[in-house]
Amino acid sequence: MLEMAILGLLKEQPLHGYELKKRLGEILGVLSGVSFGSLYPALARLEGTGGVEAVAAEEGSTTNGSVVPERIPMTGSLGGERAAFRARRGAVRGSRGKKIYAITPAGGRLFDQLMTGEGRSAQDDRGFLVRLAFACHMAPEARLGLLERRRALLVERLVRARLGATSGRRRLDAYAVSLIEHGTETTERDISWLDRLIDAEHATERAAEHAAGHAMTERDDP
Amino acid sequence: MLEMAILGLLKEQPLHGYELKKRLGEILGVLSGVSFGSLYPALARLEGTGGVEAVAAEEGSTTNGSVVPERIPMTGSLGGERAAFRARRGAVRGSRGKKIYAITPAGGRLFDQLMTGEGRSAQDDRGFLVRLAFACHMAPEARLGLLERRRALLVERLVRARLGATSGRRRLDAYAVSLIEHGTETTERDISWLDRLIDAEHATERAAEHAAGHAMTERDDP
DNA sequence: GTCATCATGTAAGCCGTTACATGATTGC
DNA sequence: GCAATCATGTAACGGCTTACATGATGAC
Repeated sequence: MLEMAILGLLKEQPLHGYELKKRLGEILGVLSGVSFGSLYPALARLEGTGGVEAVAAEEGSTTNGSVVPERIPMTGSLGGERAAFRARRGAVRGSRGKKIYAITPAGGRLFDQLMTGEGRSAQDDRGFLVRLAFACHMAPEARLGLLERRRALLVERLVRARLGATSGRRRLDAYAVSLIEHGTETTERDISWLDRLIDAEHATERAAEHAAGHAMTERDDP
Repeated sequence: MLEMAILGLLKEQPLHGYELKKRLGEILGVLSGVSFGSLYPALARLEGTGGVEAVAAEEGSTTNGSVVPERIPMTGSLGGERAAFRARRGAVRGSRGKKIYAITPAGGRLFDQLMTGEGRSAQDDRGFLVRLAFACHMAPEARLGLLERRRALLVERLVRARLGATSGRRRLDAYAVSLIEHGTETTERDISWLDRLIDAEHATERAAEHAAGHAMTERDDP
């Protein structure tokens, strides 16, 4: 879960823990509450597994909180000598004792595995949200599968709620009723949102097929 | 959290663990996923604390899954002799080895404390939902406070999201954008839902004051 | 008599939190 | 030099999940 999010963010660019936490809060309102107490151990775990590695820092022009515009190049940006020196020093550390992490090929594979895996958190609300946040890194079929599985789950929830409403519902107080009604409406909205995403996905797919057809057969129909 | 929900359900009527789990799933879509592995220990904890107690079962006409219509009377429904016998037997058990729990006065106080308490889970999404589900058992002021604190929290989230959108937002992919937009809309809807609940609350309060005014001063203004 | 369901419980473990401890850098 | 912030980590603990173990009851 957290590891998935970390890998997803590092896929875009190498970052250090503190910045990672900020972005986690920004992009995913979902898991805005991640604390250092879980973030750093997660990073350490990933480093132990070989999913991420500490890389030499290339400080951008802005040392304060604002965004570094240019992408920090992957490992190897500094000469091997300096990197070796830093390694001898115990760990690769940046300006303020920062430890900047980058994703490794193994980490990429782990990421794919976590994103695709059906395991427990896949049908968790937060699990879906985090996966969607990094859906751009998924294979199109996997992405479509994610969306459709989620849709199916929400529909099932809705059916279950309706069943509960019709069958032996004990008379509930106004608060419980309002809660259930609002929940149902929210689920309905979520489903139509997913429908829009799924439609967009199919459209993209068709466009890609069409383009491929053009390229392969060199047909010509404007 | 779970204990709060258990106490809330038991406030309505004594139940055994298995049934408790079913109702938890029905009423609160939120924590439909509670498992026996957490439910039974929670009940045991509550029994240890004295928040709930096992009571003698009064089997309704329906032994299957359907709802027992009449409220099961509180402890003391069976003669002291039989209760004592059952107690000697080790524990109070019903027909299928069921252990039916009822809330005690101490449990009622614990419930109030948990519902009112600001502690950690109060600003948790699920925490709010569960509290609202049992809001009918709260004092009107506490209930209003709950709703208004929740509203403030959502408004702050919204502001934070808007700030993030205007300031140095790195260009996000379509999925992240859609996720954030949908999240924002959902938060807005949640806020207006809360507004309706808060309005209703004020209306009730005014009505109560008005009625009290009538009763106390015997004034007459139609 | 045996199978599905109802019913209660235990054990191991995951994932996350809070609180605490530490140190580097910058601004005043 | 002192405070605020940036930055990394550790320790203790909480709550909930999965998987497992057990037994009663009713349907067929």
